[in-house]
Amino acid sequence: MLKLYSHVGSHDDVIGLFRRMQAFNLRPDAFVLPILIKSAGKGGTGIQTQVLKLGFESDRYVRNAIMDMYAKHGAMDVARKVFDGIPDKAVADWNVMVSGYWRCGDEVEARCMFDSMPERNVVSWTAMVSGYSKCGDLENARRIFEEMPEKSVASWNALLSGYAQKGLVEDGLRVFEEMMDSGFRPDETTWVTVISMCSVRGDLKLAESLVGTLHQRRIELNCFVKTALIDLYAKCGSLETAQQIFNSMAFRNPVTWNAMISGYARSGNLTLARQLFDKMPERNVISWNSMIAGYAQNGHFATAIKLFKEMVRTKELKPDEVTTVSVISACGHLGALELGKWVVKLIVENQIQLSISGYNSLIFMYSRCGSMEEAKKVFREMPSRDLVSYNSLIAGFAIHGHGHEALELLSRMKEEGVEPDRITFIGILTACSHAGLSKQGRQIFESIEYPAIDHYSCMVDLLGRAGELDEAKRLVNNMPMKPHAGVYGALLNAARIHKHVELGELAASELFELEPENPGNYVLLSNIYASLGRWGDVERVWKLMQVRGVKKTTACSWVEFNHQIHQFIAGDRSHERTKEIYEVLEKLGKRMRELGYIADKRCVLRDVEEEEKEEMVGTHSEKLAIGFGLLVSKAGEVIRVVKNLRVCGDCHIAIKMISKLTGREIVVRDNNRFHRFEDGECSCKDYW
DNA sequence: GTAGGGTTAG
Repeated sequence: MLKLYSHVGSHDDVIGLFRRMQAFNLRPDAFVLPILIKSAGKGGTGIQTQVLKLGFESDRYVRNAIMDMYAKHGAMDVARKVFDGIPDKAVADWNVMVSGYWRCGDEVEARCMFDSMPERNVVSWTAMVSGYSKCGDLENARRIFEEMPEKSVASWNALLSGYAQKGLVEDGLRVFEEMMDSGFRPDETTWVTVISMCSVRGDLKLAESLVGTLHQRRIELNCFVKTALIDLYAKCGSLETAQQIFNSMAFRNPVTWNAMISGYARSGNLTLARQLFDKMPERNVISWNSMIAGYAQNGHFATAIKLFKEMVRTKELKPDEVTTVSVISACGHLGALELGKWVVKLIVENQIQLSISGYNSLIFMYSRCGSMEEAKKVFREMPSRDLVSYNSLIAGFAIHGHGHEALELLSRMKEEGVEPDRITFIGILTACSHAGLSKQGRQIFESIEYPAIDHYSCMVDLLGRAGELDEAKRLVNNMPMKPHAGVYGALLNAARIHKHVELGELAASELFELEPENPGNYVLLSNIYASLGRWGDVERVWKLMQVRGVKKTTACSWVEFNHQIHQFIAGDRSHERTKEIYEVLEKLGKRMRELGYIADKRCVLRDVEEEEKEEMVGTHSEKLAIGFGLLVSKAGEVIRVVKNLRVCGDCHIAIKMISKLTGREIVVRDNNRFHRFEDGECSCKDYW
């Protein structure tokens, strides 16, 4: 009975049954003990003393179970001691050691154990195949597999899972065919692996043919297979079918729930994902990760952080690296440096080991929060780097306008044998553009073997910013591919910077065709007209927007304070400190007027009527955010603001003035780049 | 009666 429970039930079921056994005054014997040890899990490491008390330390099955328990918890040194003390070692004892060493990633010891075995069985060989499979060494997995004197379904499955994990669908399916040709009947494990392999494709046709086969062969669908199918349908976008399978299941494990949650989260249906998350009986760390990542990937950064805070507060489960990667990235998107640092503190406190992508997320976060020194420090100190590490830091240099540093890093990565890719060059060209390094940018562009369309966008932006409008136009006309909105967008922005009406109109007319719904293009064009005082044309663009039903994107800006995001929109009065904010701004506005600053009507398509009258009061989101920043920050502290759109030209002047009048450094990150305002100057030169 | 193979998250 206990054996049966240990196979189908949970740890609690086994312990429950054992308690009843004890109630009858029945002491565990050498048959019961291994089952108990196996089921004891993490809390069971003290079990050895109990075993000694009962006098079963010399039973080979009990010993094997103890060894296995230590091995499964990574205590290979303890397992080794038990193993060395066994006088009559059985194959099973060797096998425990081999798989134990593989489990903790010790290929050398695993190999050594396997090589010194006096005899091997199919389990020993399969453990080796599985070990190589799991660490991605398919060559050796295959080699060992071929050498096996005898194979089992488990051996095939071990090999298959290697292909599945590497995403090698074609090769994997070939192995699957090979397996059936050799007369092995796929079992449920095989099907789970094959289904998961196909999930990567997201191909509904393939999914349906697979289900057809399962039906034809009258395969019993256990919980694992059904879960794999849920994931398959979810990844093909058929959430309804996935939900149907989910509903039909009498027994669901946490993975089943998670597959469903992440399916909804990926497809952007966060409400349904959250409902399942709230309803599921036993959440694990992956449930939290799926939900948090779901919010983060769909742009709900603040909600992702909020849920993470809840995870930490309730202590239901400890966050792991994956959790922190999502949250750190969300902090980066929001520019929430204090929150980001708090998460880093948690990583250190909880001793969460970071992988390369963990460190990469830190580089991203610090870069997007304006701390390039910290970003560089992470890059310097991380144990190893990949292409993404370089690209993240280069992108950081790009939004900061640190062109030379970006170029230096490009040379360095080449020296270190890391091949730059499409993304690298987007970063490099953007950095050159923002830093005004047009000569270097051109050289880089010429050096790209097959420039992608995005590289043309960057190049148009670079030439445009540098004032080479004719050349920018020529580049657009001579592109080997059809220009997309990004290319014309760069051209339009160049026209805005240099107040070039004809070019602006040309770019805008293309953009109005390509993306008539994008309000940004209308705003840019009208800004050009406004900068020249052509109010009639401004009005015309505004009417065009109205006729086409295009709504201006609501601009919002935010400041982080006390681990909270304080967000503002133009004319906002909802913030609890609204009165003080407006007072601060009004005072500054007064002094500006005294100094001869006169508001003009450059900033068009306003959200608030009031702005027409008063240049500071009731005004743009970034000014409100700065007003709040002035209130809550300490003297000498940098005021950091993030805006979801471009900083408007009117504000740009105003912020320069604010920095001069208050003697404060103000950093604004908009959707394009960082603007560092200090003593009446800004690092960004493309504003009037 | 031991030991090997499976599904979910960045």
